[in-house]
Amino acid sequence: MLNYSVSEENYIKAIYRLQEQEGMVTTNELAAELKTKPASVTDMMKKLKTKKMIHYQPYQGFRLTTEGNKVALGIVRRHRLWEYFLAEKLKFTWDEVHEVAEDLEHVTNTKLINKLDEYLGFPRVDPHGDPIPDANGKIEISKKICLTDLPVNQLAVVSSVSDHSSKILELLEHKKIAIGTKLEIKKRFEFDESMEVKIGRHPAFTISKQLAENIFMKYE
Amino acid sequence: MLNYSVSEENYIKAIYRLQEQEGMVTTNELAAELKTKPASVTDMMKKLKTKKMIHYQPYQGFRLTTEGNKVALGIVRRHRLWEYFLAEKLKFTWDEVHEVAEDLEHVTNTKLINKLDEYLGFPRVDPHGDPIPDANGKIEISKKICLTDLPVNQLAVVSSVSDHSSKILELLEHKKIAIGTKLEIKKRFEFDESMEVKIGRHPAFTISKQLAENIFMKYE
DNA sequence: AAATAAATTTAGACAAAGCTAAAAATAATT
DNA sequence: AATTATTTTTAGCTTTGTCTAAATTTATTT
Ligand SMILES: [Mn+2]
Ligand SMILES: [Mn+2]
Ligand SMILES: [Mn+2]
Ligand SMILES: [Mn+2]
Repeated sequence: MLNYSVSEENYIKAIYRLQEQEGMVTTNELAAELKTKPASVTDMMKKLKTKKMIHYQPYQGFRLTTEGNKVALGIVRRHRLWEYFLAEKLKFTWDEVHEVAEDLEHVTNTKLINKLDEYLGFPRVDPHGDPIPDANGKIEISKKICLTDLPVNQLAVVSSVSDHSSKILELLEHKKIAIGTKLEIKKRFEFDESMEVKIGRHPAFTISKQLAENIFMKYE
Repeated sequence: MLNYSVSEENYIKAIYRLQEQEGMVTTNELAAELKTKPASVTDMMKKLKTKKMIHYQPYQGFRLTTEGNKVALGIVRRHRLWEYFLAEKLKFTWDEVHEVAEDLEHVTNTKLINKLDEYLGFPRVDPHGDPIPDANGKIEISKKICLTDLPVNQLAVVSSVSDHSSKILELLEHKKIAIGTKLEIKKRFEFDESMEVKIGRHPAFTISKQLAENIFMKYE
Protein backbone atom coordinates (compact mmCIF):
# COMPACT_ATOMS: atom_id res chain seq x y z
CA MET A 1 0.00 0.00 0.00
CA LEU A 2 1.33 3.39 -1.03
CA ASN A 3 1.63 6.43 1.18
CA TYR A 4 -0.81 9.29 1.20
CA SER A 5 -0.46 12.87 2.38
CA VAL A 6 -2.49 14.22 5.28
CA SER A 7 -4.57 16.16 2.79
CA GLU A 8 -5.21 13.16 0.57
CA GLU A 9 -6.20 11.12 3.62
CA ASN A 10 -8.66 13.76 4.79
CA TYR A 11 -10.29 13.83 1.35
CA ILE A 12 -10.46 10.04 1.15
CA LYS A 13 -12.01 9.76 4.60
CA ALA A 14 -14.52 12.48 3.82
CA ILE A 15 -15.59 10.75 0.61
CA TYR A 16 -15.96 7.52 2.57
CA ARG A 17 -18.24 9.20 5.09
CA LEU A 18 -20.40 10.98 2.50
CA GLN A 19 -20.63 7.79 0.49
CA GLU A 20 -22.18 5.92 3.40
CA GLN A 21 -25.37 7.93 2.88
CA GLU A 22 -25.68 8.42 -0.88
CA GLY A 23 -23.80 6.45 -3.51
CA MET A 24 -22.22 9.29 -5.47
CA VAL A 25 -20.47 12.25 -3.86
CA THR A 26 -20.55 15.70 -5.43
CA THR A 27 -17.93 18.46 -5.55
CA ASN A 28 -19.93 20.92 -3.46
CA GLU A 29 -20.81 18.33 -0.82
CA LEU A 30 -17.19 17.40 -0.35
CA ALA A 31 -16.09 21.04 -0.29
CA ALA A 32 -18.62 21.74 2.46
CA GLU A 33 -17.58 18.65 4.43
CA LEU A 34 -13.92 19.65 4.34
CA LYS A 35 -14.52 23.39 4.71
CA THR A 36 -12.64 24.05 1.50
CA LYS A 37 -13.56 25.43 -1.94
CA PRO A 38 -15.05 23.47 -4.88
CA ALA A 39 -12.06 24.37 -7.06
CA SER A 40 -9.73 22.75 -4.55
CA VAL A 41 -11.88 19.63 -4.54
CA THR A 42 -11.73 19.33 -8.32
CA ASP A 43 -7.93 19.59 -8.20
CA MET A 44 -7.68 16.86 -5.60
CA MET A 45 -10.19 14.63 -7.41
CA LYS A 46 -7.91 14.68 -10.46
CA LYS A 47 -5.03 13.58 -8.31
CA LEU A 48 -7.00 10.88 -6.50
CA LYS A 49 -8.19 9.60 -9.84
CA THR A 50 -4.65 9.17 -11.18
CA LYS A 51 -3.84 7.37 -7.93
CA LYS A 52 -6.83 5.09 -8.57
CA MET A 53 -8.47 6.04 -5.28
CA ILE A 54 -11.73 7.16 -6.90
CA HIS A 55 -13.91 6.70 -9.94
CA TYR A 56 -14.40 10.13 -11.46
CA GLN A 57 -15.65 11.62 -14.70
CA PRO A 58 -15.83 15.44 -14.85
CA TYR A 59 -19.24 16.78 -13.79
CA GLN A 60 -20.38 13.28 -12.79
CA GLY A 61 -19.38 13.12 -9.13
CA PHE A 62 -17.11 10.48 -7.65
CA ARG A 63 -16.93 7.42 -5.44
CA LEU A 64 -14.11 5.38 -3.92
CA THR A 65 -12.60 2.48 -5.82
CA THR A 66 -12.14 -0.85 -4.03
CA GLU A 67 -8.59 0.24 -3.28
CA GLY A 68 -9.79 3.67 -2.14
CA ASN A 69 -12.22 2.00 0.21
CA LYS A 70 -9.43 -0.04 1.75
CA VAL A 71 -7.36 3.08 2.33
CA ALA A 72 -10.38 4.84 3.86
CA LEU A 73 -11.00 1.94 6.23
CA GLY A 74 -7.40 2.17 7.38
CA ILE A 75 -7.84 5.83 8.25
CA VAL A 76 -11.18 5.18 9.96
CA ARG A 77 -9.54 2.38 11.93
CA ARG A 78 -6.79 4.64 13.18
CA HIS A 79 -9.21 7.44 13.95
CA ARG A 80 -11.56 5.30 15.99
CA LEU A 81 -8.86 3.40 17.84
CA TRP A 82 -7.35 6.68 18.95
CA GLU A 83 -10.80 7.95 19.96
CA TYR A 84 -11.22 4.85 22.06
CA PHE A 85 -7.78 5.30 23.61
CA LEU A 86 -8.46 8.94 24.45
CA ALA A 87 -11.83 8.21 26.03
CA GLU A 88 -10.96 4.96 27.78
CA LYS A 89 -7.39 5.51 28.92
CA LEU A 90 -6.91 9.27 29.02
CA LYS A 91 -10.46 10.00 30.22
CA PHE A 92 -11.27 12.50 27.53
CA THR A 93 -14.94 13.34 27.26
CA TRP A 94 -16.97 12.33 24.25
CA ASP A 95 -16.85 15.69 22.49
CA GLU A 96 -13.07 16.13 22.87
CA VAL A 97 -11.88 12.92 21.24
CA HIS A 98 -12.70 13.68 17.64
CA GLU A 99 -10.51 16.75 17.20
CA VAL A 100 -7.40 15.05 18.58
CA ALA A 101 -8.03 11.82 16.64
CA GLU A 102 -8.29 13.95 13.51
CA ASP A 103 -4.52 14.51 13.82
CA LEU A 104 -3.46 11.18 15.32
CA GLU A 105 -5.15 9.25 12.50
CA HIS A 106 -2.44 10.44 10.10
CA VAL A 107 0.38 8.61 11.86
CA THR A 108 0.40 5.60 9.57
CA ASN A 109 2.61 3.09 11.29
CA THR A 110 0.97 -0.31 11.00
CA LYS A 111 2.78 -1.81 13.97
CA LEU A 112 1.76 1.15 16.12
CA ILE A 113 -1.89 0.74 15.27
CA ASN A 114 -1.97 -3.02 15.66
CA LYS A 115 -0.19 -2.87 19.00
CA LEU A 116 -2.51 -0.10 20.13
CA ASP A 117 -5.47 -2.24 19.09
CA GLU A 118 -4.12 -5.14 21.12
CA TYR A 119 -3.34 -2.91 24.10
CA LEU A 120 -6.92 -1.63 24.08
CA GLY A 121 -8.27 -5.18 23.96
CA PHE A 122 -9.49 -5.09 20.36
CA PRO A 123 -12.45 -2.77 20.95
CA ARG A 124 -15.35 -3.21 18.53
CA VAL A 125 -16.77 0.31 18.65
CA ASP A 126 -15.48 3.82 19.32
CA PRO A 127 -16.88 6.12 22.04
CA HIS A 128 -19.73 7.19 19.75
CA GLY A 129 -20.71 3.59 19.01
CA ASP A 130 -19.24 3.55 15.52
CA PRO A 131 -17.61 0.24 14.54
CA ILE A 132 -13.81 -0.03 14.39
CA PRO A 133 -12.42 -1.84 11.31
CA ASP A 134 -10.05 -4.70 12.18
CA ALA A 135 -6.47 -5.08 10.94
CA ASN A 136 -7.76 -6.56 7.67
CA GLY A 137 -10.13 -3.68 7.07
CA LYS A 138 -13.19 -5.72 7.97
CA ILE A 139 -15.91 -3.58 9.54
CA GLU A 140 -19.06 -4.77 11.31
CA ILE A 141 -22.03 -3.19 9.63
CA SER A 142 -24.88 -3.91 11.99
CA LYS A 143 -28.35 -2.95 10.88
CA LYS A 144 -29.17 -0.07 13.14
CA ILE A 145 -32.48 1.66 13.38
CA CYS A 146 -33.08 5.27 14.33
CA LEU A 147 -34.88 5.75 17.63
CA THR A 148 -37.54 7.67 15.69
CA ASP A 149 -38.36 4.41 13.87
CA LEU A 150 -38.24 1.98 16.81
CA PRO A 151 -41.64 0.33 17.35
CA VAL A 152 -43.42 0.99 20.65
CA ASN A 153 -42.73 -1.59 23.41
CA GLN A 154 -39.81 -3.01 21.46
CA LEU A 155 -36.75 -3.37 23.73
CA ALA A 156 -33.49 -2.37 22.03
CA VAL A 157 -29.95 -1.22 22.83
CA VAL A 158 -28.45 2.18 22.10
CA SER A 159 -25.72 1.38 19.59
CA SER A 160 -24.49 4.77 18.38
CA VAL A 161 -25.10 8.50 18.47
CA SER A 162 -24.54 10.51 15.31
CA ASP A 163 -24.07 13.95 16.85
CA HIS A 164 -20.74 14.14 18.70
CA SER A 165 -21.08 17.53 20.42
CA SER A 166 -20.81 18.33 24.12
CA LYS A 167 -24.36 19.65 23.99
CA ILE A 168 -25.92 16.30 23.14
CA LEU A 169 -23.58 14.62 25.62
CA GLU A 170 -24.84 16.88 28.39
CA LEU A 171 -28.41 15.90 27.60
CA LEU A 172 -27.67 12.20 27.26
CA GLU A 173 -25.82 12.13 30.57
CA HIS A 174 -28.71 13.89 32.25
CA LYS A 175 -31.13 11.31 30.91
CA LYS A 176 -28.68 8.48 31.77
CA ILE A 177 -28.50 7.27 28.19
CA ALA A 178 -25.19 5.89 26.92
CA ILE A 179 -23.94 3.46 24.31
CA GLY A 180 -25.22 0.05 25.46
CA THR A 181 -28.23 1.32 27.39
CA LYS A 182 -31.30 -0.91 26.98
CA LEU A 183 -34.56 0.97 26.52
CA GLU A 184 -38.01 0.87 24.99
CA ILE A 185 -40.49 3.41 23.75
CA LYS A 186 -43.75 3.38 25.72
CA LYS A 187 -45.64 6.04 23.78
CA ARG A 188 -45.27 8.46 20.90
CA PHE A 189 -46.95 11.86 20.64
CA GLU A 190 -47.94 13.06 17.22
CA PHE A 191 -48.07 16.74 18.14
CA ASP A 192 -44.28 17.26 18.50
CA GLU A 193 -43.09 13.74 17.71
CA SER A 194 -41.73 13.44 21.24
CA MET A 195 -41.77 10.06 22.99
CA GLU A 196 -41.94 8.47 26.41
CA VAL A 197 -38.97 6.18 27.00
CA LYS A 198 -38.34 3.62 29.71
CA ILE A 199 -34.98 2.26 30.92
CA GLY A 200 -35.39 -0.90 33.02
CA ARG A 201 -37.68 -0.37 35.97
CA HIS A 202 -37.04 3.35 36.23
CA PRO A 203 -39.93 5.73 35.65
CA ALA A 204 -40.49 6.70 32.01
CA PHE A 205 -39.26 10.08 30.75
CA THR A 206 -39.56 12.22 27.65
CA ILE A 207 -37.23 12.47 24.65
CA SER A 208 -37.59 15.16 21.99
CA LYS A 209 -37.73 14.47 18.29
CA GLN A 210 -34.38 16.25 17.79
CA LEU A 211 -32.69 14.01 20.33
CA ALA A 212 -34.28 10.79 19.03
CA GLU A 213 -33.09 11.57 15.49
CA ASN A 214 -29.49 11.27 16.67
CA ILE A 215 -29.83 8.01 18.58
CA PHE A 216 -29.46 4.70 16.77
CA MET A 217 -30.62 1.36 18.15
CA LYS A 218 -29.81 -2.30 17.68
CA TYR A 219 -31.89 -5.36 18.56
CA GLU A 220 -30.11 -7.68 20.96
CA MET B 1 2.33 30.16 22.04
CA LEU B 2 2.01 30.16 18.26
CA ASN B 3 1.74 27.15 16.01
CA TYR B 4 4.58 25.66 14.04
CA SER B 5 4.63 23.40 10.99
CA VAL B 6 6.01 19.88 11.14
CA SER B 7 9.02 21.10 9.21
CA GLU B 8 9.65 24.06 11.49
CA GLU B 9 9.37 21.77 14.51
CA ASN B 10 11.87 19.32 13.10
CA TYR B 11 14.35 22.12 12.48
CA ILE B 12 13.85 23.60 15.96
CA LYS B 13 14.31 20.24 17.63
CA ALA B 14 17.44 19.51 15.58
CA ILE B 15 18.97 22.86 16.54
CA TYR B 16 18.15 22.10 20.17
CA ARG B 17 19.96 18.78 19.98
CA LEU B 18 23.04 20.12 18.18
CA GLN B 19 23.17 23.04 20.58
CA GLU B 20 23.47 20.69 23.57
CA GLN B 21 27.01 19.87 22.46
CA GLU B 22 28.42 23.09 21.00
CA GLY B 23 27.00 26.57 21.51
CA MET B 24 26.57 27.67 17.91
CA VAL B 25 25.04 25.52 15.17
CA THR B 26 26.19 25.75 11.54
CA THR B 27 24.30 25.40 8.28
CA ASN B 28 26.11 22.26 7.17
CA GLU B 29 25.74 20.57 10.55
CA LEU B 30 22.00 21.14 10.56
CA ALA B 31 21.65 20.03 6.94
CA ALA B 32 23.45 16.79 7.79
CA GLU B 33 21.35 16.23 10.93
CA LEU B 34 18.11 16.66 8.98
CA LYS B 35 19.31 14.91 5.82
CA THR B 36 18.51 17.98 3.76
CA LYS B 37 20.55 20.50 1.74
CA PRO B 38 22.37 23.59 3.08
CA ALA B 39 20.30 25.85 0.81
CA SER B 40 17.11 24.57 2.39
CA VAL B 41 18.54 25.23 5.84
CA THR B 42 19.33 28.84 4.99
CA ASP B 43 15.76 29.35 3.77
CA MET B 44 14.33 27.96 6.97
CA MET B 45 16.75 29.92 9.16
CA LYS B 46 15.43 33.14 7.65
CA LYS B 47 11.91 32.09 8.48
CA LEU B 48 12.77 30.99 12.01
CA LYS B 49 14.54 34.29 12.54
CA THR B 50 11.49 36.34 11.60
CA LYS B 51 9.51 34.13 13.97
CA LYS B 52 12.06 34.94 16.69
CA MET B 53 12.91 31.28 17.22
CA ILE B 54 16.64 31.73 16.59
CA HIS B 55 19.42 34.29 16.73
CA TYR B 56 20.95 34.40 13.28
CA GLN B 57 23.30 36.64 11.31
CA PRO B 58 24.24 35.42 7.81
CA TYR B 59 27.43 33.33 7.82
CA GLN B 60 27.58 33.42 11.64
CA GLY B 61 25.63 30.28 12.56
CA PHE B 62 22.54 30.25 14.79
CA ARG B 63 21.19 29.33 18.20
CA LEU B 64 17.72 29.17 19.74
CA THR B 65 16.25 32.21 21.46
CA THR B 66 14.69 31.81 24.91
CA GLU B 67 11.35 31.42 23.16
CA GLY B 68 12.84 28.96 20.67
CA ASN B 69 14.19 26.92 23.54
CA LYS B 70 10.74 26.74 25.10
CA VAL B 71 9.24 25.52 21.84
CA ALA B 72 12.03 22.94 21.49
CA LEU B 73 11.42 21.64 25.01
CA GLY B 74 7.73 21.20 24.15
CA ILE B 75 8.64 19.05 21.15
CA VAL B 76 11.18 17.05 23.15
CA ARG B 77 8.57 16.54 25.87
CA ARG B 78 6.07 15.14 23.39
CA HIS B 79 8.69 12.99 21.69
CA ARG B 80 9.93 11.40 24.90
CA LEU B 81 6.51 10.88 26.43
CA TRP B 82 5.42 9.01 23.32
CA GLU B 83 8.64 6.97 23.38
CA TYR B 84 7.85 6.04 26.96
CA PHE B 85 4.28 5.12 26.05
CA LEU B 86 5.40 2.97 23.13
CA ALA B 87 8.00 1.11 25.19
CA GLU B 88 6.08 0.80 28.44
CA LYS B 89 2.50 0.25 27.26
CA LEU B 90 2.75 -1.06 23.72
CA LYS B 91 5.92 -3.10 24.37
CA PHE B 92 7.89 -1.64 21.52
CA THR B 93 11.58 -2.38 21.67
CA TRP B 94 14.11 0.33 22.30
CA ASP B 95 15.14 0.82 18.68
CA GLU B 96 11.57 1.04 17.34
CA VAL B 97 10.27 3.88 19.49
CA HIS B 98 12.17 6.76 17.98
CA GLU B 99 10.83 6.54 14.44
CA VAL B 100 7.20 6.46 15.55
CA ALA B 101 7.69 9.23 18.11
CA GLU B 102 9.20 11.31 15.33
CA ASP B 103 5.68 11.57 13.90
CA LEU B 104 3.61 11.55 17.09
CA GLU B 105 5.61 14.47 18.51
CA HIS B 106 3.94 16.80 15.99
CA VAL B 107 0.43 16.36 17.40
CA THR B 108 0.46 19.50 19.51
CA ASN B 109 -2.58 19.23 21.71
CA THR B 110 -1.62 20.35 25.19
CA LYS B 111 -4.41 18.49 26.92
CA LEU B 112 -3.47 15.29 25.11
CA ILE B 113 0.13 15.52 26.24
CA ASN B 114 -0.63 16.46 29.82
CA LYS B 115 -3.19 13.67 30.15
CA LEU B 116 -0.78 11.22 28.57
CA ASP B 117 1.88 12.33 31.05
CA GLU B 118 -0.52 11.73 33.92
CA TYR B 119 -1.63 8.37 32.51
CA LEU B 120 1.99 7.26 32.31
CA GLY B 121 2.61 8.32 35.92
CA PHE B 122 4.76 11.36 35.12
CA PRO B 123 7.83 9.43 33.96
CA ARG B 124 11.13 11.27 34.45
CA VAL B 125 13.13 9.66 31.65
CA ASP B 126 12.42 8.10 28.27
CA PRO B 127 13.45 4.52 27.34
CA HIS B 128 16.97 5.69 26.47
CA GLY B 129 17.38 7.42 29.82
CA ASP B 130 16.97 10.94 28.44
CA PRO B 131 15.05 13.30 30.76
CA ILE B 132 11.44 14.27 29.93
CA PRO B 133 10.64 18.00 30.35
CA ASP B 134 7.60 18.64 32.57
CA ALA B 135 4.50 20.61 31.58
CA ASN B 136 6.31 23.87 32.35
CA GLY B 137 9.28 22.96 30.19
CA LYS B 138 11.52 22.25 33.15
CA ILE B 139 14.07 19.53 32.38
CA GLU B 140 16.32 17.68 34.83
CA ILE B 141 19.90 18.13 33.74
CA SER B 142 21.78 15.62 35.85
CA LYS B 143 25.55 15.61 35.61
CA LYS B 144 26.25 12.40 33.81
CA ILE B 145 29.62 10.90 33.22
CA CYS B 146 30.65 8.64 30.36
CA LEU B 147 31.51 5.09 31.37
CA THR B 148 34.92 5.67 29.78
CA ASP B 149 35.55 8.30 32.46
CA LEU B 150 34.15 6.48 35.50
CA PRO B 151 36.87 5.88 38.12
CA VAL B 152 37.73 2.27 38.96
CA ASN B 153 35.83 0.78 41.92
CA GLN B 154 33.34 3.64 41.87
CA LEU B 155 29.77 2.31 42.02
CA ALA B 156 27.39 4.18 39.70
CA VAL B 157 24.06 3.76 37.88
CA VAL B 158 23.52 3.54 34.13
CA SER B 159 21.51 6.68 33.39
CA SER B 160 21.35 6.85 29.60
CA VAL B 161 22.62 5.34 26.37
CA SER B 162 23.37 7.65 23.46
CA ASP B 163 23.17 5.12 20.63
CA HIS B 164 19.55 4.03 20.06
CA SER B 165 20.05 1.21 17.56
CA SER B 166 18.92 -2.39 17.82
CA LYS B 167 22.56 -3.47 17.55
CA ILE B 168 23.60 -1.83 20.79
CA LEU B 169 20.38 -3.04 22.40
CA GLU B 170 21.23 -6.64 21.50
CA LEU B 171 24.61 -6.28 23.14
CA LEU B 172 23.28 -4.52 26.24
CA GLU B 173 20.62 -7.16 26.74
CA HIS B 174 23.19 -9.90 26.42
CA LYS B 175 25.34 -8.26 29.06
CA LYS B 176 22.26 -7.57 31.22
CA ILE B 177 22.88 -3.84 31.24
CA ALA B 178 19.84 -1.52 31.23
CA ILE B 179 18.91 1.98 32.35
CA GLY B 180 19.12 1.86 36.16
CA THR B 181 21.67 -0.95 36.39
CA LYS B 182 24.24 -0.43 39.18
CA LEU B 183 27.77 -1.31 38.21
CA GLU B 184 31.42 -0.56 38.83
CA ILE B 185 34.61 -0.82 36.83
CA LYS B 186 37.09 -3.27 38.32
CA LYS B 187 39.95 -2.81 35.86
CA ARG B 188 40.89 -0.92 32.69
CA PHE B 189 43.20 -2.23 29.95
CA GLU B 190 45.35 0.28 28.15
CA PHE B 191 45.91 -1.88 25.07
CA ASP B 192 42.37 -1.63 23.65
CA GLU B 193 40.75 0.57 26.32
CA SER B 194 38.43 -2.27 27.23
CA MET B 195 37.32 -2.70 30.84
CA GLU B 196 36.20 -5.31 33.35
CA VAL B 197 32.82 -4.46 34.80
CA LYS B 198 30.93 -5.92 37.74
CA ILE B 199 27.19 -5.89 38.43
CA GLY B 200 26.37 -6.77 42.06
CA ARG B 201 27.80 -10.12 43.05
CA HIS B 202 27.85 -11.53 39.52
CA PRO B 203 31.19 -12.41 37.98
CA ALA B 204 32.93 -9.54 36.19
CA PHE B 205 32.78 -9.29 32.39
CA THR B 206 34.35 -7.25 29.59
CA ILE B 207 33.06 -4.15 27.86
CA SER B 208 34.67 -2.72 24.74
CA LYS B 209 35.71 0.88 24.34
CA GLN B 210 33.05 1.39 21.63
CA LEU B 211 30.30 0.19 23.95
CA ALA B 212 31.54 2.18 26.96
CA GLU B 213 31.56 5.39 24.91
CA ASN B 214 27.79 5.14 24.53
CA ILE B 215 26.94 4.46 28.16
CA PHE B 216 26.45 7.36 30.58
CA MET B 217 26.49 7.02 34.34
CA LYS B 218 25.15 8.90 37.34
CA TYR B 219 26.25 8.72 40.98
CA GLU B 220 23.43 7.72 43.31
C1' DA C 1 -36.91 25.29 -26.74
C1' DA C 2 -34.88 29.23 -24.76
C1' DA C 3 -33.42 31.42 -20.93
C1' DT C 4 -31.79 31.37 -16.42
C1' DA C 5 -29.72 29.33 -12.42
C1' DA C 6 -26.64 26.21 -10.19
C1' DA C 7 -22.76 23.26 -10.14
C1' DT C 8 -18.33 22.26 -11.74
C1' DT C 9 -14.07 22.98 -13.96
C1' DT C 10 -10.27 25.83 -15.71
C1' DA C 11 -6.93 29.51 -15.52
C1' DG C 12 -3.86 31.93 -13.07
C1' DA C 13 -1.75 33.24 -8.39
C1' DC C 14 0.29 32.27 -4.08
C1' DA C 15 2.70 30.20 0.05
C1' DA C 16 5.43 26.41 1.96
C1' DA C 17 9.23 23.53 1.51
C1' DG C 18 12.29 21.35 -1.06
C1' DC C 19 16.15 21.08 -4.85
C1' DT C 20 20.43 22.39 -8.11
C1' DA C 21 23.75 25.43 -9.75
C1' DA C 22 26.06 29.75 -9.39
C1' DA C 23 27.74 33.58 -6.61
C1' DA C 24 29.58 35.46 -2.47
C1' DA C 25 31.77 35.28 1.96
C1' DT C 26 34.81 33.18 5.17
C1' DA C 27 38.56 30.07 6.47
C1' DA C 28 42.77 27.72 5.57
C1' DT C 29 47.14 27.27 2.98
C1' DT C 30 50.96 28.38 0.69
C1' DA D 1 49.41 38.73 1.37
C1' DA D 2 47.68 36.10 -2.18
C1' DT D 3 45.65 31.91 -3.52
C1' DT D 4 42.80 28.07 -2.82
C1' DA D 5 39.29 25.50 -0.44
C1' DT D 6 35.20 25.39 2.23
C1' DT D 7 30.98 27.14 3.77
C1' DT D 8 27.03 29.71 3.14
C1' DT D 9 23.83 32.28 0.58
C1' DT D 10 21.23 33.62 -3.55
C1' DA D 11 18.69 32.78 -7.76
C1' DG D 12 15.68 30.23 -10.12
C1' DC D 13 12.68 25.95 -10.50
C1' DT D 14 9.51 22.27 -8.82
C1' DT D 15 5.72 20.09 -6.22
C1' DT D 16 1.76 20.22 -3.17
C1' DG D 17 -2.26 22.27 -1.81
C1' DT D 18 -4.87 26.19 -1.52
C1' DC D 19 -7.50 30.34 -3.31
C1' DT D 20 -10.39 33.79 -6.55
C1' DA D 21 -12.46 34.85 -10.71
C1' DA D 22 -13.85 33.45 -15.15
C1' DA D 23 -15.49 29.94 -18.27
C1' DT D 24 -18.06 25.92 -19.11
C1' DT D 25 -21.35 22.33 -18.41
C1' DT D 26 -25.56 20.56 -16.50
C1' DA D 27 -30.06 21.31 -14.39
C1' DT D 28 -34.20 23.96 -13.83
C1' DT D 29 -37.62 27.29 -15.19
C1' DT D 30 -40.29 29.87 -17.91
MN1 LIG E 1 -7.54 14.22 9.78
MN1 LIG F 1 -16.21 8.57 16.52
MN1 LIG G 1 9.55 14.81 13.82
MN1 LIG H 1 14.83 8.86 23.29
